[in-house]
Amino acid sequence: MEKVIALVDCNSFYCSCERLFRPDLLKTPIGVLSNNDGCFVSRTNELKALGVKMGEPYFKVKELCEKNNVAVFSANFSLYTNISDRVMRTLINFAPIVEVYSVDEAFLDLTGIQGNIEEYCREIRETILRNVGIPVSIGIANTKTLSKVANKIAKNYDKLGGVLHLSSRERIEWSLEKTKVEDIWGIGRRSSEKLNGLGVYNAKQFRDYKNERQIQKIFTKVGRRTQDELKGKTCLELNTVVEKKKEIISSRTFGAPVFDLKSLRESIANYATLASEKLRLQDSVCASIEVVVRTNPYKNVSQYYAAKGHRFNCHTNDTRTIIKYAWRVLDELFQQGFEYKKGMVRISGIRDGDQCQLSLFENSNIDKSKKLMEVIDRINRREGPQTIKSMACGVDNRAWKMRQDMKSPRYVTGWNNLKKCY
DNA sequence: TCTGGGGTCCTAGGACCC
DNA sequence: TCTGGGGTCCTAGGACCC
Repeated sequence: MEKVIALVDCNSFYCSCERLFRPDLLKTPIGVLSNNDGCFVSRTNELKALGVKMGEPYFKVKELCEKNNVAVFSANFSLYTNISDRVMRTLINFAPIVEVYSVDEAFLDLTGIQGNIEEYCREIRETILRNVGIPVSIGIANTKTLSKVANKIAKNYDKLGGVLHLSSRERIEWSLEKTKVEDIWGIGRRSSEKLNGLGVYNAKQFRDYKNERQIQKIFTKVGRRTQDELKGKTCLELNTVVEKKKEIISSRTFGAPVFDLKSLRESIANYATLASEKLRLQDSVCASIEVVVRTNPYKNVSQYYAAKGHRFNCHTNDTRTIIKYAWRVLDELFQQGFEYKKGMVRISGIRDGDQCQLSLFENSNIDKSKKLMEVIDRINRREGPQTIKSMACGVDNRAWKMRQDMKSPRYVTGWNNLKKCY
């Protein structure tokens, strides 16, 4: 039986979440900024119409935004995660197999659903809008890549009402012709430049490009796979199990430049703490860490980038151990006289906690460590993040702490911030 | 003054082994 | 002068995604 795959994608997701609690902003252009209020990561159509691009630095268009009464928000990820859960839980009622692909997207396997698929998807769309309050677009086709194509078109052509099913040869041809190569899922900037060089500009031309060996050579098997998917051949199955992370990264741009080792150490301790919490959350241990510090590449000051790793004698997920070695590495990297702007801790060599290779000399404390980490995690879950933390993380008023000047209240995750109705 | 954060997959090349 | 062949594992870097 031919597969039927639907891609449900929330429209301007972060902005739609903000709008949910601010109905007064229904017609107002809205934008949500990345951490540190750096650049735009979500825009409503009204904001796009003003010419503000994805990833555009806020400071460059601040004046334009003020002139046009744009509602600008700092990112409020706990809110978005909560709303995302509600959307995904709604979707589960409509399909036996659902792959949650990202915070705002899910693939549904609708193979075997009786009746008119497009009508069915309109019902999904209306249910999410009514029950959760988030507008979505839905693209339907027989491969994931084609459903992505359909989704994008459903989003951009108002008269489709947010749903497009590539149910006929004509619709497929028309849609592929309308899709530029850089808008194909899996074809990024580099590849689209190369394709343009071959005289290939839209998805239809790419699908029909005959020299498969050349595609393989230039774009690797990833490119071949994308091409096959556009032809309607399934290469990418729906992935419904949540895989454990193979590496965990924790990094932030600092709110203000940092010059001294003490502040850098504090920030690195915080990132190490965050990363090890995530590691324990998935019951894993790691074999190595890497620390990176760097100056601001956009600023005209003397530049410095340094990265260095450390491999543990035996696997660990103990915050204290990870901070200790992260600091040891940092001390080697640090050079006086630079204006540091970003720090990062990366954890890798991840494996399940119960497969831990014990060291001959260090295993006597392993039970103690495990118990201590469990207690700390439990308290922090119950009483709030960082209720118990290492002194290495420092206390408040840290210069490097990120800016979030325009953050909306924790409407759904903090009792004191519940939406008030008068 | 001011430019995010967190991930995955693929390939090439080196180290090492027999 | 001449210096094999095949395999595995690991890592760095590139490209891409949201």
